[in-house]
Amino acid sequence: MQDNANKPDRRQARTKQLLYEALMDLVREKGAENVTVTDIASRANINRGTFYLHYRDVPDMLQQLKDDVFSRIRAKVEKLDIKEAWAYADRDEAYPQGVIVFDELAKHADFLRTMVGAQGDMSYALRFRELFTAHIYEKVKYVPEGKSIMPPDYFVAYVTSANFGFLMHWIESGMNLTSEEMARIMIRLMHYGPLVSLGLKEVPPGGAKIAEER
Amino acid sequence: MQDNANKPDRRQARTKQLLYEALMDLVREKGAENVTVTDIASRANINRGTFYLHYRDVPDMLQQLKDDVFSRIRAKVEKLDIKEAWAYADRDEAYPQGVIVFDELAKHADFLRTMVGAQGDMSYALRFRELFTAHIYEKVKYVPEGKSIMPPDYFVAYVTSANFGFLMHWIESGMNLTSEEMARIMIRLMHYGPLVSLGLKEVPPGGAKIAEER
DNA sequence: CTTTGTATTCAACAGAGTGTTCATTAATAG
DNA sequence: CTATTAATGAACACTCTGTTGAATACAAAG
Repeated sequence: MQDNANKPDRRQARTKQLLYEALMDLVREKGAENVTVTDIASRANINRGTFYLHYRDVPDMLQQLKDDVFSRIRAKVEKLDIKEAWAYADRDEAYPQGVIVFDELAKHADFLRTMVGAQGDMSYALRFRELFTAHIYEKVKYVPEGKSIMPPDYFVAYVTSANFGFLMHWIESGMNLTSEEMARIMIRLMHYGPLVSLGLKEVPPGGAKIAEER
Repeated sequence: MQDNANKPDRRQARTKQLLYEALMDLVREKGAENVTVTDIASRANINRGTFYLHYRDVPDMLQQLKDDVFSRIRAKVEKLDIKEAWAYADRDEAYPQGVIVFDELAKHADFLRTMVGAQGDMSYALRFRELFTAHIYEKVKYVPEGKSIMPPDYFVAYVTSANFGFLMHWIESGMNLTSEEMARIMIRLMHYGPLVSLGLKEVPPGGAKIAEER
């Protein structure tokens, strides 16, 4: 029942592992919404009643797994220091703590691909977008007043979606760039904008800001 | 819904309308996955059996509604002519066919907010992103080789996500810009990139390309 | 090795929702 | 008005749910 942080019984660990594998299989096969407790128990060769000793129902199981992965990733994201990151961006080096974040994402590649992909959960994806927005793109909010033809909230949506789409593509396409490459490209995208990142424009000597604003 | 088809019996139309209203209510209340046929029939004051005269099950009903809205919007999107649009962009006018697209989106505001929002369906959202990508952002694929530090598919993900996030924000925030404003801003974003759109850079006399590349 | 605690199993249960059928009632179009 | 078709109500077998109580299997500690 309750978590004995000290010693998880072998049987519990085994059961949880089997339930997890069965769930992931089934979600990939039929989509998260069509998976039943009976399915999971049967696939895992576990008594149906045993499922209820671990989780309230299927949504609860998914939620616990999502929360677990999310908090692991959040822990790494919260250690990011933007100013430090920009120092690395100027030298075109990968910011170490950034690499750690991408490593953590890669660690949960399978789970994230399933939960954030086409069969995935929109609100879970948005939760990540908000996490990154809160810790990385805060500055974006300070858009200069005046000549802009678009409201600031629209600009925030534009920029955060761009970066998040970039990240999603990495996850969905099989993570075929290393964490170092991702960290380097992403901080560059944020710091200098897409033009410099594409090599179509020189890096300004004094440094630049998001989307080449100033 | 639609009035012009040959001979939709009044009773059928009435029933479909009641089922539709009940479904939308319930999806907003409990999320699409938790709505039962019994729920819908009861909310609509319709015999449960009658539901099955119109739809196979709840997912089927949602699918039909989604397909219907999607094809209406696609019909407008397919009439877009990018070159024509850019002529309007240069004059900073709203491209009429673009306005028509946004009007069509606005027509289905409620439905889209429900289906593409946080409680929404990821694959449906991606379907729209692909539609827009295919008809609007084709050019983005032709990223100049060479100095770029990011693979082209990543750049496509970056740019299309940016524009799609912009659109989603319009839908989710209550569509508080007119179709004309949206059409003007969006074509400008695509044509000149965010800098010019933000008024932080002058429009180049000869015209520019996506994200100020050239 | 034995004891002790507990995780898991098994069978059974009522409840809710499903999808179908059929005879009956009601509304519609012509 | 009449023939047609939609909607109703009731019943059916079915699946999945979430819970219970007694029996069993297994892990950890002495």
